[in-house]
Amino acid sequence: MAIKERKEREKQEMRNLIIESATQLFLKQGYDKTSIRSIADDIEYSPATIYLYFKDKDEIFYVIHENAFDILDKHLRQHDGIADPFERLGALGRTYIQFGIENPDYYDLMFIMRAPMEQIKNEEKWKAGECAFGYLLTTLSDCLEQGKIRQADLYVTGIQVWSYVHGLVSLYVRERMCILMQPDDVTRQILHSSFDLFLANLKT
Amino acid sequence: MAIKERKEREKQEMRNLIIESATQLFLKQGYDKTSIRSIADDIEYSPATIYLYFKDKDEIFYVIHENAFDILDKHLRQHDGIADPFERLGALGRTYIQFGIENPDYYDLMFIMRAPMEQIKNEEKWKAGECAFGYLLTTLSDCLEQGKIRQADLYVTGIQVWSYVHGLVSLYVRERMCILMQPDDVTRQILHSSFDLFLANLKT
DNA sequence: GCATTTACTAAACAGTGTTTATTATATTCA
DNA sequence: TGAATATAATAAACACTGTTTAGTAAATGC
Repeated sequence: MAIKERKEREKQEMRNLIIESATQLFLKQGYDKTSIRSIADDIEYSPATIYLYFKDKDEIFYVIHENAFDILDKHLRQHDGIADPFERLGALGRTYIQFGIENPDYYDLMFIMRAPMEQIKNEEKWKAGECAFGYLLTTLSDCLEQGKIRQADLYVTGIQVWSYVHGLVSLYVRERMCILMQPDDVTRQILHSSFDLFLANLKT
Repeated sequence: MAIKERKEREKQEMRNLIIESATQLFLKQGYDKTSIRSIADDIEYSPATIYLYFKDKDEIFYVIHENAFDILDKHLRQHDGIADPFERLGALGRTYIQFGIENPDYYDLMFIMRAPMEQIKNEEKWKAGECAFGYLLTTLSDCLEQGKIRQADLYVTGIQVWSYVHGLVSLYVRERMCILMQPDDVTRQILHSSFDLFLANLKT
C-alpha cells in the first residue's frame, strides 16, 4: 500500500504550498496584512483548508521563522573558513547586521515578533535560536581560548555580543534610528561603524 | 464668553479620561487586547465617541507612549546629582534596564512597537525619543571631556550605549532570553551583569 | 458495489478598527 | 423667550480579521 506514502507526500506538498505562498505574501506586505484569507486566495483553496494543515496562523509563521534561521545560518557559515576567531567574529557580526538590514521582515519574525514564540511555548525549546546562538558561542570560545578578547564568562560575553548587534538592528528595523536624522544609507553606515567600535573595545 | 474655554476644558478632560482608561487596560492586557470597544465600555461611551477625540487607535497609543517617556525621564533624572559622569552613566543604564524589566508594556510601546511611530511620520520628529537620547548624550559628552571613557564620536558612542541596553531589554521583553534556560530572576541578573561588563570595557 | 474514510468548503461566529447617518442636547441670535 | 444653528453622542453598518462547524463530494478499503 503505497497510497499512505503518497497521501503523506501530498500533505507535505500542501504544507509547502501554503508556506511558500505565506512567505511570499509576508515578505511583500508584512505579518498583519498576510491574512489566512489572502493566503487561501493565493493558493486557490478555501480558508478553512489551511486549518487542515496548520493549527493556526502562528504555526505557519513559526515555520517561516525556522526557514529564516536556515537562511541566516547559510550566510553565517560562509565564514567558516576564516581561521582567526576574532576575524571570524567580526565577519559574523557584520553579516548578521547586513542580514537584518536586508531582510527586516525575516529579522522581525526571528528576533522581535511574539507570534512564533507562542508556538515555542508548546515545544519547550527554541531550537533555531539556540543553534544560532551556539554558533556564536563557538567562535567566542575560540577567541577566549586564544586570548583574542577580554576574559569573561562565555555566556555573558555571548549575550553581550548578541544584545549589541540585536540592539542596533532592531532599533533600525523598528524605525527608532530616526533620532539620528540621517538618510537611510548613512544610518546603515553608522550601524556598521558602531559595531566596529564595539569589536575594538572587546579586543585584548 | 467663557463657554469656549469650558468646552475646550471638557474636551481635554474627555481625552484624559480615554487615555487613563486606555493606559490602565493596556498595562493590564497589552496593546492587541485593548480594543476601542473595550475602552468605550470602560468609560461608558460608545466606540464612535472615541473617534471624536482621537484620529485613530495609534494616536491614543502615541499619547500613552509620550507619557511613558515622561515616567522614564523622571526615573533617569533621579541621578542628576551624581557628579562623576561615568558613575552617572552607570546609574542611567541600570535604571533604564530596570525600567524595561518592570514595565515591559511601556517599553514595548516606547522602543519596539510600530504603532506609535506611525503617528510620528505625520509629525516629522520623534520628540520623546530625541529628548531621552539627548539626556544620554549629555552624560556621555561629560565622560568624553573628562576622559573617563574611550575617545570616539559622541553620536556613535551614544548609539553604542543605547543599542546595547536596548538589545538586552528587548530580547528579554520579547522572550528571546529563553536561550539561557534560566529562571526569570537569574536572567534579569545576567542582564545587569552584562551591562556592568560593557561599562567596564568602555572605561579608559 | 457498498461502507467508510478523507479532503474540501460554505457559512457562521465572535471579534477588530473605522465611518456614516441620525438623534438629542446645548448654544446662539433675533 | 423661541426659532435656528452648532455641537456631542450614538446605533448601525462596513470591511475586515482568525477560527469553527456542519455538510458535501471524492477517494479508498473491503
